Amino acid sequence: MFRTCLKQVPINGGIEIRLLIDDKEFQAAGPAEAEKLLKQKGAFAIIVNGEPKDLSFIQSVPADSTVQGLTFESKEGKAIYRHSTAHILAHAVKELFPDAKFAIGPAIEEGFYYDFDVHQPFTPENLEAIEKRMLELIKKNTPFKRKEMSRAEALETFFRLGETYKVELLESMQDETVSTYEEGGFTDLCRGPHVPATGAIKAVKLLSVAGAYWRGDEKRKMLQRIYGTAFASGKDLKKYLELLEEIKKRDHRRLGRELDLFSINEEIGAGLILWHPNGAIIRKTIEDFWRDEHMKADYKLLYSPHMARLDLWKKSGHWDFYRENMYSPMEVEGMEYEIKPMNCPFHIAVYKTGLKSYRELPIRYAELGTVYRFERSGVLHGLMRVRGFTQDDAHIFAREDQIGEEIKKILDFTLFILNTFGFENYDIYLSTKPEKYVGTEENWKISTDALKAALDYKGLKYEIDPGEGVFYGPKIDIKVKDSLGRAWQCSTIQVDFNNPERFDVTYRGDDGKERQPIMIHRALMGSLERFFGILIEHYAGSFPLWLSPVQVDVLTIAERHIDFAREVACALRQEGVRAEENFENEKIGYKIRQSAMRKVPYSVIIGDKEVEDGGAALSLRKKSGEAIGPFTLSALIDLLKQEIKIRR
RNA sequence: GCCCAUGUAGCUCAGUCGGCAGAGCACAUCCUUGGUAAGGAUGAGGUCACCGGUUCGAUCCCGGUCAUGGGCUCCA
Repeated sequence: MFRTCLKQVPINGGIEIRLLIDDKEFQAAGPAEAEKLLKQKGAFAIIVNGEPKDLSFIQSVPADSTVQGLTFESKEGKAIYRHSTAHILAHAVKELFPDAKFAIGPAIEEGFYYDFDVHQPFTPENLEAIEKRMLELIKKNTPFKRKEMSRAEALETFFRLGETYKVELLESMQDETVSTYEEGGFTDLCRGPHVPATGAIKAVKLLSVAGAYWRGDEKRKMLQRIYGTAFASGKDLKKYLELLEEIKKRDHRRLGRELDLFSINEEIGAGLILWHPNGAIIRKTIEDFWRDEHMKADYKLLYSPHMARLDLWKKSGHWDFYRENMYSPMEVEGMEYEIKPMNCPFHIAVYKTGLKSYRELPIRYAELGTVYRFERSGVLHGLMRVRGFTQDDAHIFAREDQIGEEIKKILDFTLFILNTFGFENYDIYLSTKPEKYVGTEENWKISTDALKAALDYKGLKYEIDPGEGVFYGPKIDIKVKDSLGRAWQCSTIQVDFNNPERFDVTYRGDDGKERQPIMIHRALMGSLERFFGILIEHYAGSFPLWLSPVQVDVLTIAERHIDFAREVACALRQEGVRAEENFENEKIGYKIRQSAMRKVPYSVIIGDKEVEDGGAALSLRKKSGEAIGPFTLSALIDLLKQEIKIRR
């Protein structure tokens, strides 16, 4: 991380500037020298008193201001750099497509985009041409010039240019004064700041083109959005493009096919998953682990049906608040039934089958419950966004005085489960009251505070997500960071004081009176389908031993080794190790390659040597190619069982 | 749902400017019995997503449907 700090200190009537660069001090005799130094250090913009400004603003920095130089290393610097690149993109488009109208072109997390209104959608060839023109504009190194004007003046200017989108933007603005930036004859409405000149941009790549609604509103015009990215050096850009390649290689849809894990079948329907044997065994392993741990944590397991009467969903409020994600009801003997989008009403029904005492609480019901939700066809995506999926759901009924403790337990439990799957970094969000909600203000406050308190107690860092809570209560969401650093939303912990009320859920208090428990909904992995997809990408299909569909391949050198090899494979299977046989009429090198391609963690090779000594000295070949051993058969079994047990 | 692109063998992809469709891998059979990431030969496999139109003739051109992919949150 590189940052430059400088402070103006008036001395002897003149101005001397003190530069702090990486905690080292530099002296500058005036703004001109300061600017030079900043440029030398790679700064292309500054922050003055917290406000981002053009580098040239250094000339007019008021005395006693704190000034920070921005380079590509900082988040703000990246955004400015890429925003400038977006303007160069717009300029290039203007030159090649003079009729194009300009919408917006912000920097985004990994790059930038610009939305255009053009008669013909851009083609990949167009993109190449535009990128080429951008490089030419960069080479010219023309300066970005800032100009300030009244909003009325800007409105007139852009109206005259026929820039209807800019006019609309200006109309929706409050500011009296606005700014434009001009570079090489191309002017764009922009708050800035920008890099000093186009030549500051060292590496650009246009990535894709897609449709995007004006202002994200599907009722408005579909514009053409060009995505691109920019980096401080060609080397960094190359690294980023390699990361994109790596992401492509890990794509769970591709690995799912290659490793024969799952498929989606057009005839069956979009967004519905077929788990193949290799995927199913992974799911079984995950489910077994999940159930065992829930039993240890004093949860009770449930099973519930896939559909229920529509009245139930009306009572639960789902029909009012969640209908757009539910399928149309089906008629059964004149009564309407609905395929379930959630499991909660069933768990409540189980709770209500008997009178509950305060002594019994908290009651924790857990279910791997399969639900169906309507997702628009355009948003479906492999295992990540589907229409039928299994939630690792649980509902906890607790007394008010137990909520804090219970949330802490859930947090611990969640992190333990996620950790087991190799996720060690998380982004945690606390979502507060949304626009559409039920329940009282007071209830919302109590439960939001309880969630907050639990997070603080655990010392977990989190961000507040205002208005993102569910209609029935606030929630904690946990996003896991995968091995490529990407964040995936999995776990959710939601407080609910709505359903107990609606369903009249009660328990008998210590004073003999009826009281209402508070319900907590929670899912750790979220959806098994999606979690599986995340795991595939996280491990790049190379699962740890405990999850691997095939744990050991037993390979033979020649036909005469088959009988003994079969004994070895059987012995492994008897001990619960997933061992497969490859006795094909192929050379050993070929069989090893087959195992490696299928990402089987271990191979055992059986030849004359092994048959002769009766398996007293077996070597294991790891999928990396490394050989370990020799082991006796029983030592090998112990080794594998141990590694499976520790889930590594 | 909307915009754009794509849909050819199990997989990855050629190809036909309209004339009965091709490769590599995978699969099958045979030869080879080979010690740590691809031995050889032969063969089978396709209603060119589906429906309709134009045409003497459509996998190719046109229209529709379905599916898949990129996006539709990041505010001058």
